Amino acid sequence: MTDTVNPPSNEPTSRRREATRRKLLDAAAQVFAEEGLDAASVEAICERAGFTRGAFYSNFETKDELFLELAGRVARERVDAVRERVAILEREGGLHDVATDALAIVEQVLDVSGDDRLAILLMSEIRIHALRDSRLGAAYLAQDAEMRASVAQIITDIALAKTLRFRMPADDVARLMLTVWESESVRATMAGLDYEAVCRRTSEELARVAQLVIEQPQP
Amino acid sequence: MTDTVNPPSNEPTSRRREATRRKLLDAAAQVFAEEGLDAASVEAICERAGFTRGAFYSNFETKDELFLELAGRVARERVDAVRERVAILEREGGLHDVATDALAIVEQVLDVSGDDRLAILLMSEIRIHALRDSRLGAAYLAQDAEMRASVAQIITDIALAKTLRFRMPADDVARLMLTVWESESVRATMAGLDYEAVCRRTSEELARVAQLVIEQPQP
DNA sequence: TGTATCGGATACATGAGTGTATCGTAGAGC
DNA sequence: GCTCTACGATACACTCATGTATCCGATACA
Repeated sequence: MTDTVNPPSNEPTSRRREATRRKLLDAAAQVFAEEGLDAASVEAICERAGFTRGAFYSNFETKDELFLELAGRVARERVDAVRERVAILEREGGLHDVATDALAIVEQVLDVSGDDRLAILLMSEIRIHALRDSRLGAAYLAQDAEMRASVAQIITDIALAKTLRFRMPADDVARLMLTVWESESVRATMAGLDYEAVCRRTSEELARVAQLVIEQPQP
Repeated sequence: MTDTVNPPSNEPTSRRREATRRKLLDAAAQVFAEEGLDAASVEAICERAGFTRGAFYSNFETKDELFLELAGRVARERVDAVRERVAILEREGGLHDVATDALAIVEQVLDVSGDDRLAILLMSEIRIHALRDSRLGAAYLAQDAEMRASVAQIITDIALAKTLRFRMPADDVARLMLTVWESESVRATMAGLDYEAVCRRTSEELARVAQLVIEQPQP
């Protein structure tokens, strides 16, 4: 999906240049999260990155281009993080040592998105622009699908290891989990909770959904 | 909740003035949905409303003030729409004539939010600013809670009429329904579906949740 | 050590949006 | 029908962001 957003640029870039780009992207992530794409000035981004606008225009065409690239990076990072966790779980040989509770699933999913407040804001910012820009929209949906697939994988693994049964296909369970996770963390953030509390509340809500989704053995 | 956003203004306003304000608000709703709060210029709003900026500044202090008022109006309208439906359902004396399917619940909820693409965009726009502005955030959450309460009411009514049992409290069911509704309609809109298709897809997803939430009679 | 090149800083021109001060007019009240 | 005023239009001054053109310094290489 990311290639939808970032056509692989083959220009040989120096190490220094690469570092500058990274710093600018990092700074932009913060500023975009805090103020939003439109309200964020190029100036503000450069200031935070420790450069002047000259550096910016030497590295990016426009603010939009940078945003696009940032969105791609964020998507890649999230998906990679989830994938890595899946790999770890599988390498651990079938999750023998996870907690015995349905909550284990929840925590697995939650851990994956080890986000902070800013990350939640940034994702929301990307989301609304994805709603208006079809190119970004496609990328966003693709990332969403990949995440879902990976989470579904985890869920399947855990279910196998613990011989659980679900009331719907793993993919639907994953969708539901991710949906609830996103909207609940947004609501909790909105309520002004600190990040720890956000996690706690989201976790509780996810636990409820897990309870719902897992087929309870009928005595 | 709306009074959090709109302290009741007691100034006697002329009918003409009221109409102007309404036109400006309507226009702003469109422009905000299309471009977002920050990208929307006061000029663009006025142009769409058929006024010049003079009219704007005669009626509102700033663009932000207008946005706040608009957010309040939208919240009020949504809640009222749901409430009205609840009232109708209750007046109809216990839903004797609804379809016999679990989907009935879904449709009840869905019908309520007779939104179009622009409304979805506008709600998303309000949402992200609610994430950054605590005042807006409180209002947003309050509206969310009211919606949930009303939907829970509907759900309870339907459940009674059809002697259904749920796997979780009605309030949690309502939360889940609304969450899925919002995020699914956003995803569908993002995919570029027309409004009818958005509704269809959202409806399907909600049906799945309903299936999940309703306690199936064990044969 | 000299020089060429790349990357970033600085300075400046331009455009857009904002808010205010002032003006003109429609319509209510008498 | 006249007047007065509230409402909205117009014009203008100001700010601020953008993007470009130019300049400067460091690093690589001869």
